Amino acid sequence: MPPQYDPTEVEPRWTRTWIERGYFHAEAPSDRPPYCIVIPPPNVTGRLHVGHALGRTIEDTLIRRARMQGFEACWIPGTDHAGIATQVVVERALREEGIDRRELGREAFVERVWSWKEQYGGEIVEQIKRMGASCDWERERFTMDEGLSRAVRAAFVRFHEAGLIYRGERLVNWCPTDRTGLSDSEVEHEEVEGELLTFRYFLTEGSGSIQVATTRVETMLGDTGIAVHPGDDRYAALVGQTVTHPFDGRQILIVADHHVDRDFGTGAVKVTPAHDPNDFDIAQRTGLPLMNIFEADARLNDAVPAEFRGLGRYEARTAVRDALEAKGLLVKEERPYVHSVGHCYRCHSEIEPWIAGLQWFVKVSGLAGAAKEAVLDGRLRFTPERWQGPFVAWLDNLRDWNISRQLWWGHRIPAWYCPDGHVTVATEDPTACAGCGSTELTQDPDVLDTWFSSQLWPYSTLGWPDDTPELSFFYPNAALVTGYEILYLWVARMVMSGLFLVGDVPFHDVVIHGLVRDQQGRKMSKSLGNVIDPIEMIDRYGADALRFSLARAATGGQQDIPLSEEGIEAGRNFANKLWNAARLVLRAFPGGAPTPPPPDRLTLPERWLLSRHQACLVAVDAALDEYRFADAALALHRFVWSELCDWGLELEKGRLHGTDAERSDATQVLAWILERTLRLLHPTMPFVTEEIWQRFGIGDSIAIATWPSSRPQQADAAAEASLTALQEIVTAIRQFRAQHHVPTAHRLEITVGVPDSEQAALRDLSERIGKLTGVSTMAIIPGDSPKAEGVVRIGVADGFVEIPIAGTIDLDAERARLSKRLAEVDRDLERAGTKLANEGFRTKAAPEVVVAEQDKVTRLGVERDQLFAQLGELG
RNA sequence: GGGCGCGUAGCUCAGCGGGAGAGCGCUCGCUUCACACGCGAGAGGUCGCAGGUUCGAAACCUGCCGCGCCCACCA
Repeated sequence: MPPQYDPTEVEPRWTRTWIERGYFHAEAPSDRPPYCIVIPPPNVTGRLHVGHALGRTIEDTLIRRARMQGFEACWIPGTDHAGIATQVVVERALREEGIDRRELGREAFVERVWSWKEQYGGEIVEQIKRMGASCDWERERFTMDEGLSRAVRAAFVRFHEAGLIYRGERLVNWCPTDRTGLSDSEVEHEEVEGELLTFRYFLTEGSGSIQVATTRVETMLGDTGIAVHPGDDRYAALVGQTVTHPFDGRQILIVADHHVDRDFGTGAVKVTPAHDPNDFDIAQRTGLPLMNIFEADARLNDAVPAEFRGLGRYEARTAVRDALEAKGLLVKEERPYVHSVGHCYRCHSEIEPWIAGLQWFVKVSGLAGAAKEAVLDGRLRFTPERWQGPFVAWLDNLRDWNISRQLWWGHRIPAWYCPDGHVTVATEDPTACAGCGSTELTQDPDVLDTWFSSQLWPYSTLGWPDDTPELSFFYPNAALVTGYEILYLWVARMVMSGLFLVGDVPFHDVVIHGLVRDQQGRKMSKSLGNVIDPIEMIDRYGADALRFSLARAATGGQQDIPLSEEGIEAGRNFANKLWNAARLVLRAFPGGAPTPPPPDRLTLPERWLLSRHQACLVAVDAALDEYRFADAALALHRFVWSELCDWGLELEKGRLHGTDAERSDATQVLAWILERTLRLLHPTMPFVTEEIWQRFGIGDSIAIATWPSSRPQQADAAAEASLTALQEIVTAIRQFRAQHHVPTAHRLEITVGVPDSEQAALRDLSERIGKLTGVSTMAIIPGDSPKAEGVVRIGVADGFVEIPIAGTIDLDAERARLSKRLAEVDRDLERAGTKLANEGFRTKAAPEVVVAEQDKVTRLGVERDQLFAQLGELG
């Protein structure tokens, strides 16, 4: 084994081998219990970013552990066609060739997207493989492949038959850049600094006027009414009258509607039904007409006066303002005026509420009840739990889901129309109208929201709508791992549709992780230059390093996850540490299954290591069972580095260099511990653990080895106590050396006092301790022996260390050390004294706490006397 | 407007009733026979602020201040 672990050589080899040998393939049905996770399908044209890397790390940790625990572990990978995102990417590429999508025509364009997908798509799949993800690649799916397309149609038809999908003309969230409608969930609201203008409309009859306020003054060109509150005395007389539009002379009716807030602004609202959802509702209630003033690209259309036609919405805003001012109608301008504006989640353009013709909607409220019930009765659990509240609140406030997208890339809506206006909805392309038998059918030109197919993912990938063995065996999935940003967009819809279409929740546990950010908590963005490219990190430090650092950072407490290159470097160092521990342990290991010697041949460090290893296992199991990945990583790091390497191996080196029998015993027990630790670590760091594990020659792959079982009998409190005492002795000597600048070359002759019960163990290890501390001879005497002459005595638990003064110590340094310790002792004594003097404490605190405090006083008192004596000796 | 999370060592975070921890960074010393991607020692903290509960609070409660996020038909 080389002294440095080299992931660049190891990782590609194992990635290939694991897949070739089919370890990750799962069968259904199986004698083993099922454990299934689906990957949140990334966009085909996407590249792996750290957010994906985090999700995949978590999923792989769960899946690999489940596989080792004996589950039929199935992790289904795949990609999403991602309607808008992909279409936009391909459109941009075409534009660079000077081609417009509309010139190309629908069919040719869609073909181009497919070939784009074949050529450039799927890179992300290769990147996921590089992470070591143990997906069942034989089950890889794409949301637009044949089977999943069938599932989409089946779902649409079933929803439609149940009356949960309908067609209607409503205002939709229109993105003028992508030229498509969006669902409410795809609109991101953001505070912007805008303006609030107040202007006046003159009454048609008489000379009176009414003032209205707006943040979007250009929409007044499409005003068809003014609304006031029905109980508002100020305007009661005006309801039913009209005002005259200043630019085109239209008569606009003043109506009463409860929606109006009397206290806001002037208490009168301009009503633009075709361009504002509230106004649309008011118009529905009061019968005001709709007047559309925008083209699809948010330029003013021919419905507006000639002077404004063709202006973009922002130009129009200024133009209308100026025109109002010119007519003396502008009353007030407030600027900046902060308010919330919806933006497209893909291109970030401002959303334009617009009537985009007949659209298909899912009546989600009809599905929400069952989803809420599943949460409340515990079939669906959230980790962290705090997401349950927002999830239920969201379900309680659902509006219908617009699923029509005016795009070409996606699942075409399975609805056909005949010239008489009948609608035929079917899973197979119909030959005749279901209403009148007409053969003149045209399919709806729109495609479905990309999330319509994503919501089917946990069961469409298992073969739904067919009743496949996979579906009955692996559904519901064990867990779903995702970021909170798509909780509503995706997770909620999977739950609702799964309950309705399949009859059960799609998964039991929703594991929600934060957004990966940089170390200052900023979002990673190209413009900030703080993007960490996971593939670059894998190249530089290895996949295990990246995975470990992500797991280590993914604590439950905070909302987001800070990641830095230094953190990944630390992961790399850890992999190397493990590698070197293995080098040491396996140097004399003959191979085969490690067999620890019988208990009576175990040394103290060995019993201690077994005990610590058991504690580590318990901690790792508990942490992973509860999705506390950081805690699991931390426990393993602590055990391997601080316990196994810093103490265990250091103390065992004597035996590793000892007689054949000693070496054999030590190697076997250390190898036994190491091998089990590798298995515990394998789900988090698959590559380095596999590479080391191969040295044992006990199986084909650690990936299909058995998860270590708990050995409670190995917990050894006595060994832990003894070793802690020993650590104190070693540390005391090292501290002394450092404080007095005693070079290691200067061998010390010391005396150690310990209770009789500890003497044998200490004697066994004295040589090793000597090596660790530069001590040549170590006399061992009872812990209560009086202090010798001419030595410095350092107190440790139940004993002391005595180091001769002659030739070793720096008197000033020693005085400083003693004084400092004395100050600490005094402070602690005073604290404890006050506490014990408090009657409340003595009577109300737990008795053992009081006793511990009294013991402390006794102990500190003795130490204080000794410190004084030594200070006196030094003069 | 409603809700959530977070303010603990220079940085990132654990701790969540018995008087404070890790990793990284920093300082000092080490070619100690696995590892300098290392070993040893050390410095560094009125645990955001103010009240309250308690014998005892970083931890529990209330209020305030700061930072971040989610939801909402704030004309």
